[in-house]
Amino acid sequence: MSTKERREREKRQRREIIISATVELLKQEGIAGVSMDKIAEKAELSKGTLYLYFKNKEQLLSEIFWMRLNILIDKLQTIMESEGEFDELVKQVIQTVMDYFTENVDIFRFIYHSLPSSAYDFMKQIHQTVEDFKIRIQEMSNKFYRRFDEGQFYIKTEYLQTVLRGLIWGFLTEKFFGQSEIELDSDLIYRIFSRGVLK
Amino acid sequence: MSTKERREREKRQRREIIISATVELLKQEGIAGVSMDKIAEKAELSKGTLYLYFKNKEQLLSEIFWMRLNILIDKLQTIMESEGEFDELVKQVIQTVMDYFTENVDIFRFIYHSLPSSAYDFMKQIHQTVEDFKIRIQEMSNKFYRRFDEGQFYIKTEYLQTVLRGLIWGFLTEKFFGQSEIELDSDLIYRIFSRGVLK
Amino acid sequence: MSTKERREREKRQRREIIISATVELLKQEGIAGVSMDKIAEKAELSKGTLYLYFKNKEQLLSEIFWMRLNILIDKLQTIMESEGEFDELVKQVIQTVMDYFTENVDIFRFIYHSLPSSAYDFMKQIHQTVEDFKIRIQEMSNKFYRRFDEGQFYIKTEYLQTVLRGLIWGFLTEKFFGQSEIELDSDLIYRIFSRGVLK
Amino acid sequence: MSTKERREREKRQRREIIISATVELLKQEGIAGVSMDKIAEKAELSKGTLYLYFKNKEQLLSEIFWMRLNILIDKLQTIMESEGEFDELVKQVIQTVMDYFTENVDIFRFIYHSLPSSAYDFMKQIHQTVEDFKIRIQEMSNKFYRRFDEGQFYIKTEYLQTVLRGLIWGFLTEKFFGQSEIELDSDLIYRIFSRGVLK
DNA sequence: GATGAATGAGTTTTCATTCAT
DNA sequence: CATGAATGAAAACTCATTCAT
Repeated sequence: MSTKERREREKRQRREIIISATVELLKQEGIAGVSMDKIAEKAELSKGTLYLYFKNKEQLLSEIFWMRLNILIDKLQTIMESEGEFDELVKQVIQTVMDYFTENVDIFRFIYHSLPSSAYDFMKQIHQTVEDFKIRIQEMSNKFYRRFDEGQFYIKTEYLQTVLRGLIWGFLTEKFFGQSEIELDSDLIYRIFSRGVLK
Repeated sequence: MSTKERREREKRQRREIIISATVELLKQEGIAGVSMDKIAEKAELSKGTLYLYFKNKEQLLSEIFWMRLNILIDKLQTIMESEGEFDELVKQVIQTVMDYFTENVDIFRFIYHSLPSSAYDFMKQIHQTVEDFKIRIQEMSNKFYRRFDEGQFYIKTEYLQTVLRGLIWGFLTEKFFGQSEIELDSDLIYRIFSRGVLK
Repeated sequence: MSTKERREREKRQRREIIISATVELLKQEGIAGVSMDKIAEKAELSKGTLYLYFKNKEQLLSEIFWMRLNILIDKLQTIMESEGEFDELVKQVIQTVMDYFTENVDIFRFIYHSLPSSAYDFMKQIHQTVEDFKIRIQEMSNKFYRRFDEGQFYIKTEYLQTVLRGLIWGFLTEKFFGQSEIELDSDLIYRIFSRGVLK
Repeated sequence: MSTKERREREKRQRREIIISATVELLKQEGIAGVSMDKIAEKAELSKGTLYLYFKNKEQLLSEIFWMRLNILIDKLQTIMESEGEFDELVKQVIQTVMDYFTENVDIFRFIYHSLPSSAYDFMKQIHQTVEDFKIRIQEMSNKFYRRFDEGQFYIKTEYLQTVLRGLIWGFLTEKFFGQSEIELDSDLIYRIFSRGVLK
């Protein structure tokens, strides 16, 4: 059965190659710059081969997005469901998100910009994937914040994630696309956040 | 010379018509949904005519972005250069930015999305436009924040705009693309901001 | 307005060129052999141009089929609604149908071949066009045969067209695709038909 | 030598499996709906294996057509070479043909539409197969009709099969693809035929 | 100046056939 | 022998840009 096993392995590897090539392209060029031609060229495979592994472009992309987004979901879930003080856990969340998006800038770019528009008609599935991701994160966050005494917050619990998300996004944006040299300091961000929202 | 003058006027009007049509399309469909065909149709002009007034699609779009971004720049400049207390001015900034992006959601979507990449090769100019905008805002903001006693801030002056931008972005994103019903309350945002960054 | 008129005329001519090229291809290669590339090449136009005149391949083909089928419908209608003895009119029908299909062999080939099958999924409109044609012919024929005294027919009135269609089809098939030299003699066919179905 | 024999037998069985799968597909989807992928899947064999047993798609299909057409040839030959009165034999022919095509609608659809054209370049062999079939039928028919006294026919002997083929085709077409409910009554068809062609 | 028809390179997808294992 | 992964040519369709009138 070793032949079969080898085949299986090779198949998985080939999938990986396609996925890697696509991710690389996504990181370099953003979602609008990805074509099946470019993927095939980068993966050093024929265009036809891509369709052996993925039903169509949309499925390829949405699988990749889903896969990559799940990595962040898993990490955040682990933190948010673990024991610990508010400050410690929030700092971990900040650090995790920043590390993740440092590694996956293209997702950072795409993620809050995937809107149902005629331009994305041909990517309904991808849009759905991102939408599911956001809802998932929202649910996790809501549950997380509700673990703590509501009375200590200066603003409504639901707004907490809006504020933290905004702060992290601000620093990441400054870091990646801004002019000034900035360091991503989760302690600092946590301090601003906590002073802003805690009584 | 009145013929010449009329010509000039008509020329300017024609430009305006093209620009209006494009802006309308941008608001409706986002940047990816804009084609020269659609612009021509909406402007009730021929496609060829567009190329008499604008060298190519990119120049048309980048001029429009620049024009529209300048509206925000002007408003912010007026506020930031006017007399007034820190809290009053910052609240005005928050309110202005939120009003502006509520009116121009397509710009909000595009603005931090425009990156130098081969995918945007055909949009280098637009990217440059947005980049210029960001620098301009940064300069204005830096100058503005330096008007106030550095000692009162809990963080480096340069970071202030990063924090405020993030907060505003967070609330706008939640409002436009989020699940939860949220109101854009500039007072609330100011309070979070000031508690977070003021000693 | 002469420029505009000329434009209109040229546009109509170009449409004609596309249609002629397509019809020629259809006659040469049958419907399965027609591709947009071949049409463009034959019409000495670019592929893109075809899409200025016809929304897509299906629309182009179904318009052509409809146009050409209507020619036969009109001819038959004229005959079937005109005054005259049974024998005279039926002979005219036979002659007309044979002349028409001699000129339009590809339609003869396609016409009873257009079936709702997965292979023709991408041609639903064409199939519909042919289906409409058949129904139209059937209605006309039924009405025509009912004009005559039912008592003189040896078989049910509804079957008359089945028999005549079969006879004509048989001779046409023999002529076009058969081995033996055969002449399309409408008198002979009428005699066989009338002997077969008249008391 | 029993190994060799077993091999031979297995080989023959494998061929059978491929053929059955293809025939099933042909009946379900028509010739245009048959792909090597689908055949391989239905036969539960690999695509490569198909090419061990058949040089290419065309050869596979033409062999299948030939095989299936021979079934009809054999049946007709048996009838046409048997003793019997004209009416009895012709009725048997009619019934046989109708039964056969009721069972093999895909062949009925394809058979008189396979023409030598560039569209069928990749099917030259299939076309040849069908052509051979037609010639074979023609020869048999001619021989059959010549057994009877030429004087009793109202038309040339060679035309008899043209007429009968047309009549049968007309009724089958009406039955399979027409609007009206029709029954395939070989007696009726024979009566129309005989009245039409016999003195 | 204005027009709008024409272009052609680019996009996604399918499928008969080949070939290393 | 059998496999099935890989190929690549071909298909339909889009859209920024050009150019004769």
